[in-house]
Amino acid sequence: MSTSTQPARGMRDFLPEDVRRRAYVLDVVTDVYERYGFEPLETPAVENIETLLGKYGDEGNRLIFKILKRGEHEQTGQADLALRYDLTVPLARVVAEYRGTLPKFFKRYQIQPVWRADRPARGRFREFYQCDVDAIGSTSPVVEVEVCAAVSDVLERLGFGDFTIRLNHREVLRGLLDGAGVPETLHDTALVAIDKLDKIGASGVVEELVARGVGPGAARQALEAFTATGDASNEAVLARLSTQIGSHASATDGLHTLRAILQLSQATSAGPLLRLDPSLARGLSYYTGAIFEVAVDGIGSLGGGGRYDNLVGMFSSGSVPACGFSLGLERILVVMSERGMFPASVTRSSADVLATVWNADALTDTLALARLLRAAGLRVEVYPDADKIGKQMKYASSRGVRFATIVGDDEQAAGTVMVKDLTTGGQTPVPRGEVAAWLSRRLQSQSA
RNA sequence: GCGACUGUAGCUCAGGGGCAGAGCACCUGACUGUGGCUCAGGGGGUCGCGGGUUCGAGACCCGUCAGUCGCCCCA
Repeated sequence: MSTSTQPARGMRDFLPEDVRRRAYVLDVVTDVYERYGFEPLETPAVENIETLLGKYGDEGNRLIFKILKRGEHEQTGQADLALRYDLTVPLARVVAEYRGTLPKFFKRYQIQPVWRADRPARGRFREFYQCDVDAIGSTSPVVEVEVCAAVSDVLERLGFGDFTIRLNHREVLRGLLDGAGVPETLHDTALVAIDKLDKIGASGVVEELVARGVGPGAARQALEAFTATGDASNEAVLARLSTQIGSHASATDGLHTLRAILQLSQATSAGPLLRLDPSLARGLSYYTGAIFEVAVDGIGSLGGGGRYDNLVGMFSSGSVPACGFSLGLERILVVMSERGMFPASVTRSSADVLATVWNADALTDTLALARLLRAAGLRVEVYPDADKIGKQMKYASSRGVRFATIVGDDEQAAGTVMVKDLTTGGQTPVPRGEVAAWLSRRLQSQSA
């Protein structure tokens, strides 16, 4: 079997039903984001490669889709452009470029595809959409809270009832690692191991830490600092972290921030959903403060985010505070499909009515009838050939269209349209002037 | 990037050296003004690709590409 018609590896075609599902979710996402005062932004699919390199850590550099130099440089294998890897770095570039003209607090949402040269897996692709919200220009924990609240609203509107937002802070993590005696050069690699706690267990994390160069004693101590024992309430975790951190200055600041976020969030939809989780690390290296990840029970991450106060500064002088959240559209769609969470209106058929064509001479009349119905807001598909009526009915049935119109010799003479309801099999002659209203009424009563 | 498994009709898969198959889907008819159900018939294949072994390869061997699942990493 030829494989040449398959899309490129990790890429997907979206057939009509797929597009409807995606559009439904994106409608909800944009509506919620707009309500929080975020404005839309779009950036190019392609960035200069220097814009992206060094922003995502070593693993990130490897996964960037690079575009080779064109023309005479083609043979060198050198890349000067790359496909967008996420939406956060392009945002930082935009902020640096248009700093003078953007509002003091620039709140933007961005829903576009990103590309990663990763190995495709279930719910994971090389081209996928992210739905980002970010707020630039404020260090206030209000930003963290609003961003989490927006994400909570989105998931609730989509019908998710069993998700939590895990919350942690990069400086608290560093403080805990310092306290355990893990050298600073090993912090990043240690966090990757600790992030796997719920996957490989406590002993697995210790093994992994040692494998990554952390001394056995420090590894054990670090694990102890991160492992939640006993009371897992936010209050209890805060208290425990406070004693573990002691007088560590930056970690104490981080803890204050976490406390503020938890307190402020009580006034928002995110309040009951935030769970302080010391083992949350997150991969991207540009986070500097609070970090969060939204997870559905038994499924895993639907998205994440955090504060990155130094990223914009990598494109211009001076630091510009920033914080945001990114929802993974594909993960959301996978879970919603598995759970049958789409409303019937999303999976409905392409048309309300199929206008059958009696014979070649009736084509004009069929088109005129379709126009009449469309003007009334109905979705009408015209059968293009004068096939046998049975064949046209079969087509209507296979397309899931509810009504079919037939204008044969008898109807033509009587000035009526025969309307067949495919769901019941019954049919009714309706005066031509009343067909549109008649059909609209039936369709409305059904969908209501 | 590393390891394991799988590539045969549009889809799901059987066949493991001797004529290329089944179910579903599709098309035609039974049904000259009507879909679903039933019955009868029909079309459809570079057996992923390249090489090798053999009188003979879909099957065995080597390579390659693609897919799936772990590892790694991530949304």
